[in-house]
Amino acid sequence: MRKEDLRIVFMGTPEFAVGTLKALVEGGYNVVAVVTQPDKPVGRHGSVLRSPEVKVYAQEHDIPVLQPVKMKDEEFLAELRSYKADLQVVVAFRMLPEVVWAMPKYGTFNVHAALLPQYRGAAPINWAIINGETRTGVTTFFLDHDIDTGRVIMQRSFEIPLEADVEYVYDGLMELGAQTAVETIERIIEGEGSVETLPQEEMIEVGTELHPAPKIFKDTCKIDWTQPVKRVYDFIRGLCPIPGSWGEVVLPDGTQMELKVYQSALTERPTNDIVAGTLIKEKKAVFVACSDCLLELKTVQPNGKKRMDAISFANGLH
RNA sequence: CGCGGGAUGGAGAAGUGGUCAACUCGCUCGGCUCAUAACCAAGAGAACGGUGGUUCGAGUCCACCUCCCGCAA
Repeated sequence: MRKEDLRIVFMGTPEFAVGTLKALVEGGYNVVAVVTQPDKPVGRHGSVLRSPEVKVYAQEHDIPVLQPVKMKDEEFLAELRSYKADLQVVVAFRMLPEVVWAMPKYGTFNVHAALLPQYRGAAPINWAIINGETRTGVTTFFLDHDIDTGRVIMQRSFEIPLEADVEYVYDGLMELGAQTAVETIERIIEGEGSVETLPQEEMIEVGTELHPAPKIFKDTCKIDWTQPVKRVYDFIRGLCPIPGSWGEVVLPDGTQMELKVYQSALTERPTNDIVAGTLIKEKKAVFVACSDCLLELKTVQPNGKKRMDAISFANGLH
């Protein structure tokens, strides 16, 4: 089989998915249609619609775009069938009903930004960093009934440096995910539709804990200063820059305020009984006490203000 | 009409009707010092987002506008 003969339908929404879609298009694969989320209202007054990044890219390359509201909608399913896909590739999309993933003869595989079975769920990159992992990766697997549980085709690992935030890992995994997706398709083509897979149950080492990666909400992003400084640090970078973490800090004058924290730095300076969450201002640095050591703040954002460096923020305290 | 918060010297930020503007940082100049991102001294720099209104008088009250930020999506 030649790759031109393999009809692919791509499914995905955000920029992360564009990485793979782009690799397929530029790699000469036959992407016959793209499925993405409907346009969503954006902006502060609710009238402007924004197209998903995947849609924008697809339109620029004259690929038909489908934006179903309901994946089980008959009209949508009929249209999807009309593209006669041999294979569906899913990246950062949503849960699919069996009627969709079972449609192509070679099946549907997903590119997930973690080393499954670890970090199953919507926010694998964030959670891996929050938990202080030094390694994560991407996995391609065939979809089945549950979220991120299918048989694994390929896996590639990726280092997470100590200072890395979500942006860094996101970019790295987008690239790695794209390569892995292409290689996965290569294998499927070489095998004329059949590839070797490994069930995830066989990949779970006895005694290891499985970390989930559920969707993140505002409440999830609240900083707990009573944790050790390393955990707070990982938490902050695991949510930076999107969606951003926030915490309540106690200012030198005793008042309390909410503060978003984007970048911080570890220190080994002991807290010395200062109450966790207390902000400490020095000439050239700002710290917040955690349970064991001080965390240095680098980039913060007070309510209603723009993001600023911590020194500037401290200059305004009086 | 989705909800809410803002707009003051280069940066942060006080100040809610009557010394046209505090403070922190930065900047310039001088000093101290082997030296310094440290310290001391002096100085420059703001008609307070825009327009109109209320008032004897507005950064400070009202209206509209512009822009920014958070939530929600």
